[in-house]
Amino acid sequence: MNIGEVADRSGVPAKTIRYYEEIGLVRPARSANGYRAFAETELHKLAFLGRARTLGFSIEECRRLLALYEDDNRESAQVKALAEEHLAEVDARIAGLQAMRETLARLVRSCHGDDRPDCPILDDLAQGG
Amino acid sequence: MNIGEVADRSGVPAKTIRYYEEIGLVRPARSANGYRAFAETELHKLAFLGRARTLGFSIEECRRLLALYEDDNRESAQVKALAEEHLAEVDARIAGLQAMRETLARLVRSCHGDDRPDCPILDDLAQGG
DNA sequence: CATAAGGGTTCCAGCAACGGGAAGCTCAAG
DNA sequence: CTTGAGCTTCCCGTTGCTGGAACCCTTATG
Repeated sequence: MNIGEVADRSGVPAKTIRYYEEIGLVRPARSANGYRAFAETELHKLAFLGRARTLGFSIEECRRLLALYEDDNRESAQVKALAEEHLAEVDARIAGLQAMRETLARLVRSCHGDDRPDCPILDDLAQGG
Repeated sequence: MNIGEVADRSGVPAKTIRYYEEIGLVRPARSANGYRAFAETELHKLAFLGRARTLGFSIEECRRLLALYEDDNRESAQVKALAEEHLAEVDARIAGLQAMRETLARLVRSCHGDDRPDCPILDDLAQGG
């Protein structure tokens, strides 16, 4: 399989696949003409990576997930721990964004939004909340 | 005022202040010895920027906010529109993260987390949800 | 007076995770 | 034979800084 087909079937862009090879996430063989030659297992790994990325796992977390995926002697507890850790990070980011969101919403509500210059939003930014 | 004092009083790191000068957000004068010489107004602007950044406004949004802040003929509607736009972005990001969060939480719940290799999390990642 | 500490200055590199685009090779079709 | 699509490598740009090197300025101290 050439990179184009793998990109189509895995949903991971060719550019990204090359990048993943560069950082050692996948190691496709090479054909005589220099083209990358992907086996089915590489395709699966890329689909796996694509999915993990959409769930917000970092590249390094993906690397560990992939290692576990390929390790027949893994313990599911390891996978679960990794996922829980990531879940906690996501929760923290959501909490941070929601705090921002509340402040922003309050500011937006406080502003008339007319043709006059007076603006509680700017006042707040200048005052520091 | 030298950069260190401005950093302390505004809460914006000296490195960041230099960066903001580089991209044209602030334009401090220079003393004879080559040091940046900040006026009170620059200090206020930096505090303003720091606050806007903690609310998640991008640098370009901060630039526009600062321009409005300094424009006596502004209309508060312009500020409000900018803030509303940003609020919508934040909401979108929260929604995206929450979707991720739900999937992750479901996966974590589904995994025993014991010493055996069977793992619904890896299965899900491999299958594509 | 030499020097050491603690400012300040510039510039360069790097982070995450790719995407865009150039220059050039290969392959299949007409 | 030529055209066009697909592949290759390489390098730059993104966002918003942060760390570090190498060097200058100022002040206090032995």
